[in-house]
Amino acid sequence: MPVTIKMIAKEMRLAVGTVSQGLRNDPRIAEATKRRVVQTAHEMGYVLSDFGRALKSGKSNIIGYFLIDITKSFYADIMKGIAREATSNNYGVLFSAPLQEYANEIAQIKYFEQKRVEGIIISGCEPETWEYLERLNKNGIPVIVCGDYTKKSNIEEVVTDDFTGGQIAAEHFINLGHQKMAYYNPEKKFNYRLNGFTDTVINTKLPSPVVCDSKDGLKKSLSQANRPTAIFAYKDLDALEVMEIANSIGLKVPEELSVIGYDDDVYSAFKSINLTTLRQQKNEIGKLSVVNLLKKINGEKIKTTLLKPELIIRGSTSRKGG
Amino acid sequence: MPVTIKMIAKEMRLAVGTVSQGLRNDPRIAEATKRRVVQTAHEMGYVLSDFGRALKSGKSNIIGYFLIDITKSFYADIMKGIAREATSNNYGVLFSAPLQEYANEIAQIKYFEQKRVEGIIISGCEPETWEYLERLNKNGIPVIVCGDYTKKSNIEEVVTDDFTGGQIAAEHFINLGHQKMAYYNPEKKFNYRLNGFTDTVINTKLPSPVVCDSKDGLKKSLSQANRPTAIFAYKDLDALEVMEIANSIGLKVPEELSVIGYDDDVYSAFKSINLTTLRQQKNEIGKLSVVNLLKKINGEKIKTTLLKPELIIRGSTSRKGG
DNA sequence: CTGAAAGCGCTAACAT
DNA sequence: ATGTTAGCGCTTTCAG
Repeated sequence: MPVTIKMIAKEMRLAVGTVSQGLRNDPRIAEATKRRVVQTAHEMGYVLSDFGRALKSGKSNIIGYFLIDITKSFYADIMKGIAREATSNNYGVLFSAPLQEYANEIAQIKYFEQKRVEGIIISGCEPETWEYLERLNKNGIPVIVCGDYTKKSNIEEVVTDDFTGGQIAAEHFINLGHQKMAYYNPEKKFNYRLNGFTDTVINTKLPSPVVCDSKDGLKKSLSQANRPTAIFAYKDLDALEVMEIANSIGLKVPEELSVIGYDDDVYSAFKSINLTTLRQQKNEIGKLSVVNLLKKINGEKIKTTLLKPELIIRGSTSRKGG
Repeated sequence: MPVTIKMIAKEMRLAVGTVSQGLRNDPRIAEATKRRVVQTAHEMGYVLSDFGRALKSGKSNIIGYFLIDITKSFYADIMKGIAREATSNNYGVLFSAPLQEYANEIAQIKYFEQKRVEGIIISGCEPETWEYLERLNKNGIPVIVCGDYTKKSNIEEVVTDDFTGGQIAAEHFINLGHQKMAYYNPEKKFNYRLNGFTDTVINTKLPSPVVCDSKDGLKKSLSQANRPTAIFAYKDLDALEVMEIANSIGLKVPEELSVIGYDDDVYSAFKSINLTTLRQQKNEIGKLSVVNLLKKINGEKIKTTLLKPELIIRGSTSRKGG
């Protein structure tokens, strides 16, 4: 079992209080005594226990990170950002990857409460879990939504500015001379990418983009005479699907069809894929989630933070007609 | 601030001990009282604090996971396995992603000690950190090496059976009639894949595989008249590099060159990549790391666990000569 | 400059 | 059947 200050005190024939203060460099303790205390503690292999301190102070110095689907590589960088920023603020990150079941998620959050986390960062959850989270956020533990939202709520978010992302995609297509465009989102997940995209297209007096929400719909749309010449996909994986379908019906990318993805996953940079895409500031999303959460923990008011995506131009887009 | 049993006791005019026992369904408390206690606790929004309990029991119910490079998608699945297995054993996972600096890593581990984690799972660290870890593992906190090792040590591992992986790759090539083979590992990282590969090739009386540890070396080797017709790459990303180089010098994959990767990253299944590769049981690696760590925490002896990789045959390998 | 003691939330042994 | 109390490791206040 671990060495305690009590043991050190006994060993040195000092009072526990003196040892405690000595270790924390309290000015009221004589320099010589401090040195001896620190020295002895080191020799005995003492490591401060956060239990005692946390119990006393009421501060656990832990935040919880709740991530519903860690498989998406998107979150790997976010996690790194979270872990590093938390660490550099002397906070620990308690990690949880619940199964996508309501009961499971609530159990996880309760577990966080048991551990007395000071705040929770959440990346996705079942809709039913929101009610619990919002209550928690209101009277108790601050919550920040990170990376993506399942549902709009009054909880502050740190997310990519999807509306701007949609605008940027549309502008790129428009600059390349495209007129007939489409949007592909087989997950049917609500987001602002479509809004930004459509708004920009319409404001330029071009025909409203076709919205495809299934593989079949996309295929059908691409096979028509009056087919779109540019497609904005919900995410990189969807963009790959678009390219495969285009390939299967004999459409060359980018000569006959321009494609833009979203996320800039690792593989998108491969020469054989070479996808033009909107890169999200993943690491920064994680970092700012922590920054905002800590502010919230300290009682500061914060706002939802939107991070601009960046257009990475590669080989899947070109001037209309090649 | 959170509701405590003390508050509940005051509210109900009961003793704290009674409330504590009532909540934990102690048989000595009357059923009626128990119900009232549970009911009141619920109404007051009570959540048990692990501080008190941990302080009393000396058990934190937390393990630490130390992951040096979370960007590799390889670890995303491992983390999921770890988090889920830990959760189902009522353990929390304190996550850390230190920068690759010796001092930083030690600081992180000390932080784990402060939080009184009961065990540590580690995926990669600087060589200098090993000494500290081994000491910790010996007299104090159990450690498990997960997914990969930086250095061989006396700490038990949960890793893929790389030797067998190398054998499987060699056998596949041999079955396809290949005779001249090569191994490509630009990271120059030591591992048993090469051993298993080479052993099998030599035992079949075929010429020992050429080992390439740089892009240039690989290119040179592939340009010779007596070039290898099959290459085993250290990981999928390296296999992609092999394919790109092959392409750049006009060698068709798989007709003129067979390639096997390692890991089965997401993109390897893409039609445009279609890489034959050795899949690691990532989720299982995470899960068993926790299982073994908990055993170690409970004082059981455990052994290094090797998980068999599985050959996923796709389109990057074919019979010699097409 | 250092010691003593109370208290953070909880549990368990003992007392009523 | 319930109450009382001591103590887990630490900080802090107050005495000496």
